Amino acid sequence: MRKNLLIYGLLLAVLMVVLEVTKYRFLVLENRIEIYIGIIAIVFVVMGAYMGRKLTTPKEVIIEKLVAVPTTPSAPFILNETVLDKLGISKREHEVLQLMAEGMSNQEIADKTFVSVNTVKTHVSNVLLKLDAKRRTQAVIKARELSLIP
Amino acid sequence: MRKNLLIYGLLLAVLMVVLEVTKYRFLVLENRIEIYIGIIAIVFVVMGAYMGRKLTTPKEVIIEKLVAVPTTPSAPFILNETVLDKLGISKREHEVLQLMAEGMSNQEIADKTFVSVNTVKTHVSNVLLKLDAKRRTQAVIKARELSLIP
DNA sequence: AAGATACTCATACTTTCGGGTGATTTTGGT
DNA sequence: ACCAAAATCACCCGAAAGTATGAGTATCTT
Repeated sequence: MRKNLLIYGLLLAVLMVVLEVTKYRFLVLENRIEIYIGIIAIVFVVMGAYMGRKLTTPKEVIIEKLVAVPTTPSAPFILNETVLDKLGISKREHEVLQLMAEGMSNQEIADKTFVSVNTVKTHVSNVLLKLDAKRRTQAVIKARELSLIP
Repeated sequence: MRKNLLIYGLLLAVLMVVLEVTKYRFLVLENRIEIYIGIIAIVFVVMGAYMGRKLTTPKEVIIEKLVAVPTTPSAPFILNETVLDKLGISKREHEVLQLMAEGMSNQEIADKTFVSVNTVKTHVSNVLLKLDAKRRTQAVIKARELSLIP
């Protein structure tokens, strides 16, 4: 962001210099300063538009769209990473998800991953949210359908 | 959208007229055209930023919701009844086990089978015992391994 | 008819899960 | 160097799950 502002400032400066150098020629042109203004206007409108895009965050109206995810049963398991990061599931969350799928309790997962139960709970909660599941059992089913776990 | 463009065009025109009318005074100012450019630049950067927002910001952000769709029909499930009665799992228990495997809660199972939650709990407990599982998630895994459920 | 088995339900108690919130630290990318 | 995301942990609370025990009903077998 800050870098962008710098670039814009620089551009502005360069443009000014160019104009300064060439202004006499322009002025000779029967004082048709409108052309001059027009060029500057266009340049800065474009620049501003780009800045506007970069600097502002859109207010979202969420509309859900269903997308089919093909699954191949009993084939050698291939993690669907596309789905994984489409759902925004992190490495740790995915790891916890796998252990969940193996029937482990939060405590057991905590022991195996060397973190506290609270941390595991947080991960589990996130996974449930991201998989839109009410229970861990549901989460496991959905995860398997989406090829996130074997 | 189109209305906005009109307004901007109009603004641009007005600005040009204003500048045209006042340009001589500006030019008299020791040819300090940089100030002139600066003002135009600022005006159009702001204008462009606003336009950029209005014209390019989508009002709707489509979020894709993933749905699993099996491409290959899974192998037909064959219940292993030998194991089933070797473990002494009754019909009702088996039924509950299946619903458990579908990610249902005890309450949901109770509703679906028209019995009380307490009854379901009893069945679940029995299943856990007979499958030697600590949790329902484990029970489901073991049951699947033993071909008791699909 | 008696006995075994399955099914049903309840009550009481403990453990595990899951939601919500907030805070700190680590890490990866610019 | 800085920002954003990820990871870590804690505490509370309520809901769900699981354990234990007892008990009534139905069904089927011998």
